[in-house]
Amino acid sequence: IRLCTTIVIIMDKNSLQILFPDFEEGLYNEILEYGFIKEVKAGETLLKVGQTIRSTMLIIDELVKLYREDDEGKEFFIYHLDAGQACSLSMVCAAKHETSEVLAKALTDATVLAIPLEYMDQWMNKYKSWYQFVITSYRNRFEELLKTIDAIAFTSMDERLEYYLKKQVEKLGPHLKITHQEIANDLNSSREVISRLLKKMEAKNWLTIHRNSIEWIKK
Amino acid sequence: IRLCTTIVIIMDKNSLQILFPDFEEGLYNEILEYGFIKEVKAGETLLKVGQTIRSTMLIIDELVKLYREDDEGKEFFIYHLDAGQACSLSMVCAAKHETSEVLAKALTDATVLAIPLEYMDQWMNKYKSWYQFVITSYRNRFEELLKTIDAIAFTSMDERLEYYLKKQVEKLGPHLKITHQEIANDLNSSREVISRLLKKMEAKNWLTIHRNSIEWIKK
DNA sequence: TTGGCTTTGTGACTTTTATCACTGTTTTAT
DNA sequence: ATAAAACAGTGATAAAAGTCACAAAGCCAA
Repeated sequence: IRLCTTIVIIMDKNSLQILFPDFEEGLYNEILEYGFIKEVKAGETLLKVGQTIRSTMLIIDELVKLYREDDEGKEFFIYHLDAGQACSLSMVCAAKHETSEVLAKALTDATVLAIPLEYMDQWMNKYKSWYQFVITSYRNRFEELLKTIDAIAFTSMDERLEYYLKKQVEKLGPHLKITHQEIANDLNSSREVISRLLKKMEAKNWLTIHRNSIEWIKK
Repeated sequence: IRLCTTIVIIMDKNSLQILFPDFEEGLYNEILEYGFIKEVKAGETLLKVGQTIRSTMLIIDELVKLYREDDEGKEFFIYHLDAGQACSLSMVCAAKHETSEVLAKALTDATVLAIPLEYMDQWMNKYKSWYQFVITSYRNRFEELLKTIDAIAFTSMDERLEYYLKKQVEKLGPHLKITHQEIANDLNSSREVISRLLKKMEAKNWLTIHRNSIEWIKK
């Protein structure tokens, strides 16, 4: 019942309009009717590799981190999803009736809106704004992937760390609550390497290192 | 005039139907009316980084290689485009009226069909088959990008070389006409490294090395 | 406040990849 | 036919990144 209250509070047309300002009237109504809310606790997994996907996710509240996972369970951070964005990967997979190829994790307690596959398809024809939204999502994610490829194909660990930290700061502010081990996992590196590189950056006055957190100063 | 003849020969409805079997009647006609043929010589660039894109490309004949380029002009191979496929990146960029973010090169003499941006958009509403084609293109390319990320994020040079060679063999057959230097460029590595790894693979009977070519044996 | 857990720092070492320098060997052009 | 260019092989060395082992510091809970 408490959960239900939360749903009602979050999911009125106004809140939707703020997050997705370009949608049509009818689309808001259908989303409210057929979409269902999922609350995810901090650190919890939203989408597992290998999981069959039957709905697409719109991020309503908070930040989600997307990972690529290898056979041994190592996780490689790809990009963030903000509130008001959709998980394009879930669209890709859902449409092909395939299992997930990525791992999505909520950074803090998050709210997502799940749209069952059948509506997602229907709306593509019915609502121009939905069609635009999906296409734009694809395009933006495409670019993110290309940037990620740049980072790992062309640059060394120190540059990648810098790129990674900047991305985090952009989304979360200059005070990053993160351990060296977590960074190492995201970049598929090792803690010692990250610790040493951070030391060097501290020496260059790019940041200050604290226990469990990093304060970004540069620029 | 010779060129003109070629166009006529290639671009009849039948040829289109073979390459794009799911298109609608009207769509074939519009493609024939508004699309224009571009002949590209082997090794020539189809799409430059930074180039403004005003049309999307359908690959009619032969194979195209897509690269990501860094500031210093180093090229990193991403994936192949076959006949019957579209360059999704050109769609992404065209739609956003942005400059290209990738480099496309024809492997051998190739033929592409350029569709001006305005029709590409129009057809999305008008032809369901076109819409399906574009969406499917996006999805497939998305997956290719993820695989590329896997390869560079999780694996070492020897595995990446194996993955690379297998991809080439898949598209071009077991007899690869390629130099060690070219492979090194595609993988953003150096010739010596590639030469040594190839030697090891030869010792394991995965392939035989010839001048200017490699014969893939394994599996 | 004491002991245990987590996080961070650091030296020594290994592995992987890149770079340099030089040698052949094959192909191409004049 | 011969010089030049392109391609490939190889040893030596350097640089980058990962691993191991352990120490120190901060935090927390009984």
